[in-house]
Amino acid sequence: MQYSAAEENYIKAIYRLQDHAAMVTTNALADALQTKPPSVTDMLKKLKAKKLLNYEPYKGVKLSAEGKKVALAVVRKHRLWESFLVSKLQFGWDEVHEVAEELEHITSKKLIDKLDAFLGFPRFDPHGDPIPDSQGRITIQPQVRLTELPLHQSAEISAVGSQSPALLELLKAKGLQLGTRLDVRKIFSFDRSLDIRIKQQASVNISFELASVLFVKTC
Amino acid sequence: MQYSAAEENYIKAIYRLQDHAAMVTTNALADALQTKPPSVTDMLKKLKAKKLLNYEPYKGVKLSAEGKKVALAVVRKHRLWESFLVSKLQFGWDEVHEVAEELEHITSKKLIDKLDAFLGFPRFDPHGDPIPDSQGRITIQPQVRLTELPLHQSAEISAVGSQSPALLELLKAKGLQLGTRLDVRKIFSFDRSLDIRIKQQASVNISFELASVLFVKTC
DNA sequence: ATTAATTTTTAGATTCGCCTAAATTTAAAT
DNA sequence: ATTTAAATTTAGGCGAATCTAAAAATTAAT
Ligand SMILES: [Mn+2]
Ligand SMILES: [Mn+2]
Ligand SMILES: [Mn+2]
Ligand SMILES: [Mn+2]
Repeated sequence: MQYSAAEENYIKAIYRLQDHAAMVTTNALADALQTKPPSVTDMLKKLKAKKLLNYEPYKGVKLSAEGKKVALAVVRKHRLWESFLVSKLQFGWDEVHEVAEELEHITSKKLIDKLDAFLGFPRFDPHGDPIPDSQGRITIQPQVRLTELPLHQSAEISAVGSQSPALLELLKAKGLQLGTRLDVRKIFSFDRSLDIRIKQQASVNISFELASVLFVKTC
Repeated sequence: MQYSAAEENYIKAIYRLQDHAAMVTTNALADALQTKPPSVTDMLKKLKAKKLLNYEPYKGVKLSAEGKKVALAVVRKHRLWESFLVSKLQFGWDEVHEVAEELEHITSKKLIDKLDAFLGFPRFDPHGDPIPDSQGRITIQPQVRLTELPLHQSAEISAVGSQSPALLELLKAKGLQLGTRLDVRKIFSFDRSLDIRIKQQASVNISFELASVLFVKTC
């Protein structure tokens, strides 16, 4: 079965939202997709007819098994294209989302699998998010927010919770990026800012706002 | 200005057709685009309103200067993606057209210019067709059909006039590909078949049908 | 010069994805 | 338990891109 760009966008949005809420609501979807609630209702009816999701009026929506498969395929395409743009075309990771949002709808499985091979089967995209494999299997790496990391526990930055140029600018200024080894030296109670030590270097102070969009895995 | 995939497909088709006929007709377009004449008329009105072409009912259509610019941009995208698919993802040149037909509508000039650089600014696509540069300039190489090449004139295969797997299969079997050096040893009047000599090797016989879809440039 | 055939356009509908405004249902507040 | 507010759906409509059937214009043939 083949789906339109609009359908794929809805499926992907539902997939993302249903991790943070048992039922995905019409308004949440309208918000995520920058559209209006009546448009969402229309599409939900259509996707229900195609058995991609379970939808009961007024109750909310959840993806079916088939729906999840479709979602993972779209996520795979999105993240592989993002990886391509960053690792081969020298885009910054703050510039790739919009373009990948279009590229993810190209309908050739062969293309995606060959792209995957060309990139060396990357397991994570430029934002640290896992890339589903050809069969839709996803590796979830255990990670916590940097704000939750115990003092003196060695860890490395594994994902970013925002893709804004502003975050990238700040990370560069602080000498941080995906994969950076660090540990937390001190937390100041006044503003909840953190002193962190990068590798073997001198310590750097970062705000609570910054720390809370950084995810780390212990090592 | 930004154009829909449908609009870009029409513009590109008109661009291709207007080389072989002073006026592009409604039926020719319907044929090329696998659609029906009334759909073409509708679109022509729309594109005329956008000043991309000159269209007078019943008379036919020609691209405006602006229309040509758009056409060249789409052709550039198409051929760069084809080059990418063949040179980086190991597609055969008989497999890339359909996918490129989709990829050419991704709307990021930055993406295309970076792709161009990544590929090393190729001047010709996998079928030997010239790739317009970032400003829409195109290099036309003087070439003739192999059927027109004088006897014993040294030349190399510069383009193919078909993208079918059947042609690729035959070329492989005859040991021919883009860039192959050859000259014509003899033309048999009975079936117009040609004996050609590849580089310094033994001669090979190819049919008139094959020779007429091969373009060569003398060297 | 008529007539016939072909090409092209117009008329009217359809599907998709979206919208606004109004009605309905559900949840919250008094 | 009512009333009020919020969320959601229904009703009706619109633009893009397509279609079929019918009308009109052009071209070719007698
Ligand atoms: Mn998208
Ligand atoms: Mn990402
Ligand atoms: Mn196309
Ligand atoms: Mn080509």
